[in-house]
Amino acid sequence: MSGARAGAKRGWSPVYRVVRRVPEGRVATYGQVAAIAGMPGAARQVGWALNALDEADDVPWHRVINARGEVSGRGEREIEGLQRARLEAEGVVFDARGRVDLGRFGWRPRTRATRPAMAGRGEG
DNA sequence: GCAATGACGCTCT
DNA sequence: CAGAGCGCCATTG
Repeated sequence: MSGARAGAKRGWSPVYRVVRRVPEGRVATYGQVAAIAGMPGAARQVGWALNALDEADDVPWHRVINARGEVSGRGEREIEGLQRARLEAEGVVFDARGRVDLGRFGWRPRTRATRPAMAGRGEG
């Protein structure tokens, strides 16, 4: 890896830029990031881009989940646990099924003042 | 260039 | 919302 992957990341900079736009305590979906990044329909590639990421990268990839509000983590428990742990640390609440309510924590671009805690106090 | 793969999304049931 | 099927675009062999 090393150089080859690094080159790919360069082409996906718009994707990383969008992910960085995701505020704390909020989560965005792959399709959303893809669309905003200028590649509507390339949701899969967003995951591919995040896959090429590293801990050294300044990209909150953990804030990117699928449209179900479920973390994917490539099937690796470490990734899933890390992603969930990081989100919970930011205030994101997970469902008993390990899912996030996109209606509450879903990223709302173009809209502000949307306070997750205010959108509907978690009853859990 | 073709075939296979993938951290997904949408539609129908 | 959940399950199954098809489509999506880019990377890799």
